[in-house]
Amino acid sequence: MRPVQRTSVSDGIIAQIADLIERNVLKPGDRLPPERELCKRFQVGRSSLREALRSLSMMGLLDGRVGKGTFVCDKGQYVERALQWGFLLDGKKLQDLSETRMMLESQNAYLAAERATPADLEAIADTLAGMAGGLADEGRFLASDLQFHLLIARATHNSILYSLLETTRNYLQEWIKESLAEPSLAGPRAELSLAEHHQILEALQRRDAEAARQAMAAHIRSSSGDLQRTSHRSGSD
Amino acid sequence: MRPVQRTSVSDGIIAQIADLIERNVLKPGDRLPPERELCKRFQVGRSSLREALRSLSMMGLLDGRVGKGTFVCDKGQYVERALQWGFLLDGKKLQDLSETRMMLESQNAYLAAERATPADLEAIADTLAGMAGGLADEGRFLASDLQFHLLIARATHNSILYSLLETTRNYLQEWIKESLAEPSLAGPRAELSLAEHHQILEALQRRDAEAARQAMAAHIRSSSGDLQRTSHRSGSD
DNA sequence: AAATAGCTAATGGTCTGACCATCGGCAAAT
DNA sequence: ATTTGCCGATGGTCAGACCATTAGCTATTT
Repeated sequence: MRPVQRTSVSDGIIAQIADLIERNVLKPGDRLPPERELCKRFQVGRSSLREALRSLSMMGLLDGRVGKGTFVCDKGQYVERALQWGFLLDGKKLQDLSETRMMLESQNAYLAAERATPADLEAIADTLAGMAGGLADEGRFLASDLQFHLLIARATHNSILYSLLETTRNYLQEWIKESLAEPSLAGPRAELSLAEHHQILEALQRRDAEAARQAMAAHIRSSSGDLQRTSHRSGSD
Repeated sequence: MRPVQRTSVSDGIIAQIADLIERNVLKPGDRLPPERELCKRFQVGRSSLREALRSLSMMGLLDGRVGKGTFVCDKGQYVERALQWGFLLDGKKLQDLSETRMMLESQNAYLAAERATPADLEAIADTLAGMAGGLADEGRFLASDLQFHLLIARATHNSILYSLLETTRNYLQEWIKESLAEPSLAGPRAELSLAEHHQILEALQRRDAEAARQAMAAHIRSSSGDLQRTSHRSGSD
């Protein structure tokens, strides 16, 4: 004898719907039948059905909008989400996060130099104009800055590396903002940052991966240097 | 005016419980109060509470057992559960993940060479004995292999890098297992792997960060080469 | 006295029906 | 033609009930 297979109702539903999505019977953007009808089809109560739908939403497969219906999300959010949970639980340690970011950014620059398409390079170059035009406008400057780094990550054409960088950036964004908010530093810091971005872009355009990596590393080092000075406020929020 | 903040009840509960676990108020193994009491505490209906608990279970943070209660899982279990939906790892994702792992492993080796304590090095060395003793025992060999890489990550003393590597490793573990299961490759592959581990350890002991990085990169390259060869079987089951 | 069988309470799992908030469309009023 | 108000569909929430499993206690049996 062996233990009998006990499967929960919700898990059965999850498996079925996930299978439909996997086999592309349910395509991204498709709308699922209403919950009450799914109950009839699956022959289950609405609680169980909703627990299943909730789990699938949590995995990034479905998205429910009240009054409109439940829709299949774009595929691919899955792994990234799990990776995010991973260190979401470790607490945000500024030091470790900075180090991780440094590594992600420089390696992404390396890969981007090898793989960026002309369109990628053009989009990256555009952000420099945005930064230059935003030297006096903190919000615009920061947005262009962020865009620059994200576009480089995108140019690696590796969705996981992009996602990881995006997450670490989001965590650090607050500190970056605080750092630039220092009135005494804002001007020189922003101009230095812009110059460093130019160097990185040049390396990318030359397809010089090693130079891109080092330029990016230098850039992060110089900006995280400022970050360290304000990092004592880390545990506050 | 700006859009009013609309937050779902379940999401609120998820956030609260996840926060408790993150802050270690709820420790792994701890038992949560019964659902019916949580309802009273959170002032919500049982449906909403259960949807939240279900989502947290799906993330691998909680585990409900009938008649006994709901318990906080060991951290890291979340991947195993997610592994059931490994189908989302299509060819591109697998490749991206391999690349990410390569980068994490080599950079971790670099940092470990600089920071590993004598105790770290000793623990790493121990796993080599385990691998050597497990050349004929696939399970033991794989366990020691995994331990080797995780201990190096731990030796960086950067919890985020460790967590990221742990996650990617868990995702790839299935394919690594398949790769080693090839009877024609098993023997030579395992011995080669052991030799490469030795080289990495030597570099760590010499505190030669650059050598450690390169040895690790070579090791991953040689093993992921085997992975690519079996990756066409990914969509089958 | 020890072992076993049976009972009971606690607990997660499921079901049902109801009500609410939101959204989209349609008809009436302006 | 535009606005207003209503109504149905839909996801979100709630309350109560019943079921299945588990653990611990009790009484019976050996």
